[in-house]
Amino acid sequence: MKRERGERPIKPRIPEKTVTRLSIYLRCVEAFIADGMSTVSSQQLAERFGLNSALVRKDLAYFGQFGVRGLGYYTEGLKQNLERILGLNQEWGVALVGLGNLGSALLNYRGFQQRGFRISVVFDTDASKVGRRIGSIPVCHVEKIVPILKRRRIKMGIITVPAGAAQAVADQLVTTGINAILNFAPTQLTVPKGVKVQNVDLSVMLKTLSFYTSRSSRVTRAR
Amino acid sequence: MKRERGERPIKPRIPEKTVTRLSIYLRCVEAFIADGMSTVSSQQLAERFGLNSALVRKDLAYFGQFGVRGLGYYTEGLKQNLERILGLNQEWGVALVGLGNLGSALLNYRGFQQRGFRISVVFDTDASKVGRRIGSIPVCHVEKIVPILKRRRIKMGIITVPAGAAQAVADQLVTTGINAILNFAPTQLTVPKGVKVQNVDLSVMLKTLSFYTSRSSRVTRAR
DNA sequence: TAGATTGTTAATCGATTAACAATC
DNA sequence: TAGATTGTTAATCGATTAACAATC
Repeated sequence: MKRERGERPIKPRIPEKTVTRLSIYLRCVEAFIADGMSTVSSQQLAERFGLNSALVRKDLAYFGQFGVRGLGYYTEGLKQNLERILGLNQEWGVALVGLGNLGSALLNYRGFQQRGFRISVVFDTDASKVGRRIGSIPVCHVEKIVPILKRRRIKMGIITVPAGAAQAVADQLVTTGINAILNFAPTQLTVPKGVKVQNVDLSVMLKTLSFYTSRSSRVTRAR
Repeated sequence: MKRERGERPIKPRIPEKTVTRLSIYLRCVEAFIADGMSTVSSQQLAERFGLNSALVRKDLAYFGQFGVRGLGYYTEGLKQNLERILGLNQEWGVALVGLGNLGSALLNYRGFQQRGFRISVVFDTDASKVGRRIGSIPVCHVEKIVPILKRRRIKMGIITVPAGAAQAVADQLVTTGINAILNFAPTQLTVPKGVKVQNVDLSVMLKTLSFYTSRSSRVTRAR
């Protein structure tokens, strides 16, 4: 990224696919560290997922020059850089909305806590659940989302309510100034531009699998 | 798709993104049917997700000429075509491997049954779970995957075991001739070419959200 | 027939890959 | 120094969009 003296640095838009791959590189670097390697090349990183090494270098180069020519990347340094870039060097308070089967499973999911994601409040509409505590986490009524979240510094929400209720919940979360939503409801959420939504649509994924399954059965039969 | 007499029809490779969108079009068409509409245009479909109408037409045109010029698509006909294309006009037997929190949640998840996905056998290694039945669904030991699945016509598997065990489970599923795997373990599975894997990597998704959250906090602070 | 909308080709855009000078 | 590997530019590839003839 060469530029003349006095020019502003150009901030290139970072493709979402790059961000997704950063997490994967991080996981991979951690594996290399566990194997006792102190450096790793873009080629070695790429091989683990069938990616191109130039892509790995390009992805990393969006954020700085982390490598050493002729040597590769120091695993420890790369790990720390990736954690910093991904915002994993801090704790995130998370609100979970919807304490059904899926919500309960996520609440118990170790993967969250491990990476500094703390579900610190849960919301539901079911009177038999509201008012209880799960461990130290209070279960509150969905109507209280705005007042409760305004008092806390929570920037991420997880939606595990039925499709019909999801948009209303998202609207409330947005009102409280949340930045990111992980949405498990099978519906397209409409949110303002600054809010990032990740959809985990099991129903769409299953249909995609169904497509490929019926295709390969068809091919098999045809032979 | 014009071609000379006698030429073979060219089967274009269908982009995975197209397949994903088909499921979304189906959901949308169902909503339009519920609203009592008998036809729908590519423009109307596109608007619901901020897509381009040409993309909708192109996606559908991979599979045939379903539309009527000047009119649009008959909602009922399109629904049936999409269901046929996606293989949703039949039941799929599904094997679930891993009866932890997430596995249990999926087992209870209504969305599966609704679309003809029947989890008909569950596998785990935990001696306290193996041998039990959940409703009519038997819980068997993971060691029995190959003999049990060989006797049944199961073409899809869901993996909800820890990352370390996932590849071994995938290998076993592949041995039984499975076509598609929905993988919740945070690890890259290696499978033969004919097998389709959909990864649902919660850990990667959370990290992506964390990236955007910390970015927008940074931007906010900078102002 | 006039208006609308498809199916499809050509243009555009964005992401991936190849290639290579810089440099450890 | 010679070999290796980065960071980056240019070429390629694939997906999206614009445009429009075909046609209901």
